[in-house]
Amino acid sequence: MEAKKTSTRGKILDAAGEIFAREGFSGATVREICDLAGTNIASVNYHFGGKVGLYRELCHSLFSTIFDQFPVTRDFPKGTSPEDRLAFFVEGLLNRLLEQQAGEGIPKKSQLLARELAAPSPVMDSLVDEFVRPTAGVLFEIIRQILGPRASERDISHCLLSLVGQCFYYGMARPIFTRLNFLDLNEPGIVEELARHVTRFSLGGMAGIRRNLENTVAAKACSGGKGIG
Amino acid sequence: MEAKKTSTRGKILDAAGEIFAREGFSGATVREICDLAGTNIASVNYHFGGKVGLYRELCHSLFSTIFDQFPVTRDFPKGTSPEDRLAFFVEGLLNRLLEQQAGEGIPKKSQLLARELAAPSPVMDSLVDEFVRPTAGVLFEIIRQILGPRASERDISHCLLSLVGQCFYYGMARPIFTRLNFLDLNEPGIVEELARHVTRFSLGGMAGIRRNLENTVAAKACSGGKGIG
DNA sequence: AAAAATTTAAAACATTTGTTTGAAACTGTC
DNA sequence: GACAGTTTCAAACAAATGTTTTAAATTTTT
Repeated sequence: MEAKKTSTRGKILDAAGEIFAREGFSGATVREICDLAGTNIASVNYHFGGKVGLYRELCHSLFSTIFDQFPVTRDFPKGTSPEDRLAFFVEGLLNRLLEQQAGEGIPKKSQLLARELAAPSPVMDSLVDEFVRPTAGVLFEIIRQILGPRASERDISHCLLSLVGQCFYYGMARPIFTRLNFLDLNEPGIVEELARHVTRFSLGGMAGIRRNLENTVAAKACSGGKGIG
Repeated sequence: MEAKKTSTRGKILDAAGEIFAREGFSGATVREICDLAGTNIASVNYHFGGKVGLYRELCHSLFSTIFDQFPVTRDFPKGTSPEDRLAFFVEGLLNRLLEQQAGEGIPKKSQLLARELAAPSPVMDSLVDEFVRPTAGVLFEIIRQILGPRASERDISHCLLSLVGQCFYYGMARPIFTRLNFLDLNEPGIVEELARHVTRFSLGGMAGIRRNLENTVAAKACSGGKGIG
């Protein structure tokens, strides 16, 4: 099921990942976690100082593990196109969010991230600072290059959110589109397929935005054009 | 703050919307809800049969209200282009998800939807059947037309999720990109702006997909297309 | 106005919750 | 092998939770 930690601490962390992902912070109980971990009820308080301490440490350990495992950038050869960097970024991000696990119906730990997103706990602030902000910065620069010099920061932000949104949705909305029979995320190779799609879709999207920028700039003298009627 | 219902039932529903959105189902307590509603603790059980009964009724009332208020399709004139239908759909969907409310830092009720998405409760099954599936069906057909006859169901699904993902992300990830100073969803007219962006971005994305389809079809003699199985 | 039904209210109930306690078991060191 | 430090364990604790109860108040019906 997991990394099969042998220490009590590790066993608790593993179990906590599963329970917190399935039940949420409030819904999870330390008894349930200790049950699954096969440890005593007092162990959580002994090793983590309490429920929130466990949750905090779990989140950090989870994030840093996943972020280390799947980078979104690397030392590209000089002159690598922003499109190629984007493709690499998307695959990394999707891997982080989908994080294939062995289990079948087992709620993935990325659901824990999804929960944090939908219902931010105090833990989130440090997570955003430590993990999300740097990642977003990388993507921001890539998109800036793709959109070209006419793009405002707002344009870049929009496109960034469009791209990240697609990736997150695959990670978060599994319960929904599983019910709708749209996609089975358990197929092998699905992450790469989705990465290709998201990259292609987003490049097309940004091409559309860029085209629009050039048009509106060209004809901006008079009317603030919508261009999309 | 709300519709200011005067009946006890209404007051409870209003308060429940606020508390459940802020605390989640497990985190919310009936005492807190009744406190805010100014009713007796027993009233939840009397009127709704219990906490889950209240939650279920709240979700249904919330969804049907919002879905009625913001349609995603209408009687278009014969021959309306799928692109125009898409633009209308996107604006409707974004309105549903962003659902501007007066309050400032007040957790929006769309957060409740976001929570359901990230952490589906038993309530979700009926919600998906009643509300989500029909909506998805509409979008599916629009996208099918835009992508053209070469698109497989899987292609359509991918694009559908790409589009819906963008919209959902705006609704769900507010806590994150607020922290990142990417976007302020409280600006007036922001929904229309985002709708324009998402529409343009997605049309560009689908154009890219379509282009790719035509290319690969042209040279598909050997490698087998996957379809949707 | 009387009676019946509905709604509200305060208190109590049985569970469950996170946490603490204090002793037992274990680990490594001299 | 004894000892100090660490870890585990069963039990208990106080607080909080959803729910029930029983009676009073209110509304509706006759």
